[in-house]
Amino acid sequence: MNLKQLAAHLNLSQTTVSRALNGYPEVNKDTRTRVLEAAQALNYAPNARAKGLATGRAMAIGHVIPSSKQHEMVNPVFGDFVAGASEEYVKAGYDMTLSLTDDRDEEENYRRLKAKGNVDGLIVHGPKMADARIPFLIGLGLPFVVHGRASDLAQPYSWVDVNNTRAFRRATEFLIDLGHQRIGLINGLEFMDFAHRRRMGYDAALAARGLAPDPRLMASDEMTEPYGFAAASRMLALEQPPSAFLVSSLISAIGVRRAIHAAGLEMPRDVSVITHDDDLSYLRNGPDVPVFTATRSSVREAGRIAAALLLRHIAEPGRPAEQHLLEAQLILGASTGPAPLSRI
Amino acid sequence: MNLKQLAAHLNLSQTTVSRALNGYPEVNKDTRTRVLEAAQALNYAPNARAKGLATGRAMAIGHVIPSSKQHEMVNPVFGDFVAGASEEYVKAGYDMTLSLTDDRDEEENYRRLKAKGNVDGLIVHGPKMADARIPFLIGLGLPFVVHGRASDLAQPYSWVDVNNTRAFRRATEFLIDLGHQRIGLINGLEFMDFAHRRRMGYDAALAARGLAPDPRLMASDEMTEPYGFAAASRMLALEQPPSAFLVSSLISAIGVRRAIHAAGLEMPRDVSVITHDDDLSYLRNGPDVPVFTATRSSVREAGRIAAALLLRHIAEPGRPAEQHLLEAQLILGASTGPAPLSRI
DNA sequence: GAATCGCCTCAAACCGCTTTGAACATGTCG
DNA sequence: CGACATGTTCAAAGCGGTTTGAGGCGATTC
Repeated sequence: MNLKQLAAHLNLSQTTVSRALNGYPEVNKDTRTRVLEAAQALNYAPNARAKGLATGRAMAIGHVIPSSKQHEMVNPVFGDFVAGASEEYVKAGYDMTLSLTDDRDEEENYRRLKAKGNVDGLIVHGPKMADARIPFLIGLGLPFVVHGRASDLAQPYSWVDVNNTRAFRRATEFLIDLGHQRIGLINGLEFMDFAHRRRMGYDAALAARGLAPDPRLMASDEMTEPYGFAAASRMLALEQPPSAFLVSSLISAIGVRRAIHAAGLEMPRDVSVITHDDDLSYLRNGPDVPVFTATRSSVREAGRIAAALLLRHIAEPGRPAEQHLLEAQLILGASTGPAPLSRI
Repeated sequence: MNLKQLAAHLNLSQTTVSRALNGYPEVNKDTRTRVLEAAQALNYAPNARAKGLATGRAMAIGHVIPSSKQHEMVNPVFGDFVAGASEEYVKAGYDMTLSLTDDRDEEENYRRLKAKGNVDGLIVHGPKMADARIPFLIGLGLPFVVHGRASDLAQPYSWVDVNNTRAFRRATEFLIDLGHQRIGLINGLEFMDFAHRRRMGYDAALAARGLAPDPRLMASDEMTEPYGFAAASRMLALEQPPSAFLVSSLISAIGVRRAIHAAGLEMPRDVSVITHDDDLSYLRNGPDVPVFTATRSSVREAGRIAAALLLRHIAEPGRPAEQHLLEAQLILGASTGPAPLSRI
């Protein structure tokens, strides 16, 4: 069923039917209801490609997810982010397309995406510290919003991010307040912007309280469970082991907990743990009393906000870049307690 | 840059340029290289909408993910599946579009997807036991492949699934061989087909070995960490607690482990655990010696296979429905051991 | 030298929609 | 009664590609 057939069926011109369906004023009320009813009954829906071709709008947003061969991990955060974004897209009648792309041919990829014309805008995931994609995208002229941000960039661009520095600074200070002096940082890959910022927060807190940073208490890698286990195990085996850990992901924190148990220690009696918690739907950090004390920020909410921002920019092309900084909540769970005297 | 401009730039007709780019034989070799080079240099890429309109093919696959309001969890398996599928799509030049859909208006949704014409086929996720979507989709005439399958359906359709029944039967028998008599099943939602089948495997093993099923040792819910913890805690508090658990997801198994520790027990000394392991990139079950003994099947691989199947069906419309049953490997990890005499 | 054959290339139609500019009733007013 | 709004509908021209059927041209054959 296409417009032509529908028009023929109704003994109307395509023009009139099109106008009736798209809410233009110059259509008789009766005609319009007649058209709408027929469309419903014959379940007609305009061909998106043809419509896009005629209007110049794709009514679709692209999500670009980096996934290189070395770091082929799909960020577990992704599903929830996309679910949040999708809520906004559905409301606005937009579709969502996905491209996993290798870092190497990434620019080529974006250019293609634009030339092919099947998206009106992009959400960029996983920004690195000085991410070359961003100036490139500004030049490309396709509206985009970054989930996260890149540190060293002069030009303005739109992003939605968590205040990672502040969150980790607060968490570190909280541990120090509890008497912890040696705090292990089990971070993500520190060329990723979010991990870099968390590191800065951690560093700042130590410096503010006059504690010397110890490289042996810092780890940085892809945030898997085994990584959390390995890094924590290594640190716990030090001559002066940490009495607390700050972890960048709940999944790694689970590995850290495993390491603590494996070392014959108890959490929080012997070792405290604070983790970042993206509030993922399948990884709830305890429904009532959280298992882990955590810096929590809903990634689903971030998805909603990023999508709304992008849609607004597409609707109003002149609009200046906008930023949205989410504050993580420091929520108290069962994994933190005073530093044990024996381990200070 | 569009075809017209490119053709003008080259002093050729659109036809010739189009043919040169699409590899038709009736183009002079020199002409063709000249065209290809110019296209490269001016980075021309054909407008996907126009191309789709002209050819009738969208060159895109839709993934439909159910996400109702009550069960608003995004399956954590999703990211890896999509990553696997994407590998195939990229090779074949296909794009991927996502729609999260509420169960209620699902049929309407599929119909729309077809009418709008921006996908050539669908991957259906999360099938329930007797999933009404499948007969509906057969009627709709849009090629599709199901990730998983629906139990009670006469008509043939294409799917890719793990042999869930067999995997859980083997796992249960393995536990029985180790001397376990009371085995807790911590399953997913049993109206989901995969969970139903796992349950059947578990039941079958008990029956085969003459063990009586005990409803108090069976739980079914969405597979979160807290659920694993709660269900295992409850069972461990029984008068006759289980000495082993069979868990449907690694995430829930982590909750089970937490429950075991919370009860003051040791794994595997006091309680054994076998879990299903989707081999997710961010949740590796131990790189060398697996933490958990597990029924493992890569969901990423399943994504690859499902995508390849679907693409083949799109390329050869007459092709009969195809099925692909993956066998899960039973891999031995550190979470299983003989049943403790004290607890039999 | 004309006819035939391949090989290339072209103009034009078409895919399904939107949108412009014009046409056609109908009613109102001078 | 003609001029002029007003409200409603239409034919046709794009949007950017693919594809059909026809035509141009040099080489080969008779």
